[in-house]
Amino acid sequence: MRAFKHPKPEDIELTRVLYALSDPVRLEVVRQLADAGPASCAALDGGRPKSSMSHHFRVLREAGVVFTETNGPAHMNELRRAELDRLFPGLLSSVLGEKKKKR
Amino acid sequence: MRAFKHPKPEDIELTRVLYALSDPVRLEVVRQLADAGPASCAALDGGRPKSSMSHHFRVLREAGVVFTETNGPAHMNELRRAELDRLFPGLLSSVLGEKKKKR
DNA sequence: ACGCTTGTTCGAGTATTATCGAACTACCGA
DNA sequence: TCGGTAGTTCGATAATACTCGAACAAGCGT
Repeated sequence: MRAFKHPKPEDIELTRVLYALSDPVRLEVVRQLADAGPASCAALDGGRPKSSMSHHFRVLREAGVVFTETNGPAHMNELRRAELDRLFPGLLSSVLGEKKKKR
Repeated sequence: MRAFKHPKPEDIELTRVLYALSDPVRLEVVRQLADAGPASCAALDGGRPKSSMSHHFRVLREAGVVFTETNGPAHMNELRRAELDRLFPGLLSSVLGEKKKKR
């Protein structure tokens, strides 16, 4: 259970990222990570069973959206924001609905 | 075969849009529409059978990404750019990989 | 070493999707 | 009204995904 396979930045595919973000559960997870920082899986389960969440985290991980690190018995998940912003500028911020300060 | 059901702007859901864009075939179609303007289905089939393309156009249509209009025997498809830009600012331009003039 | 916590993996059930051929519908021109 | 063109709808098949319980694994404290 030690190391996780994360795609290298150059292997991150837009369609895969979009797919990963197209699930309501996963999109919510990403939103949380975006505005509350890294979190464990359990912290974001919203009452769903561990196995379901593990599945969603895997999809996010393999799409390159999230970076998972073992931290004691828990796994901390972090949004790969910098890399995604570099690869697909503006994508995350539009998906997350961040208003660029207007008026 | 006359009228198509298109979601009203307020019924367009982000997850559905993301899903529609997460398929390589559909993403390519959207790219074409974005930089060559409205087009018939046949013009974008890339050699695939009509029924497959019809399916993809339907997904795009029902997600609110594309507007389809009957024009003689052909159907013209148009990217719902203005509405999408209003609903999800920056989404299309990032997905389409439009570089905002830098340097 | 034991137990607790946190996640992953496995398997099964269900559902959704992609793909394509064939049949059907709509529109137009001669 | 007969073709021909452009798409849609209908099946059928195969693949993929979501969900969840149950079993397994890893790490840490005692």
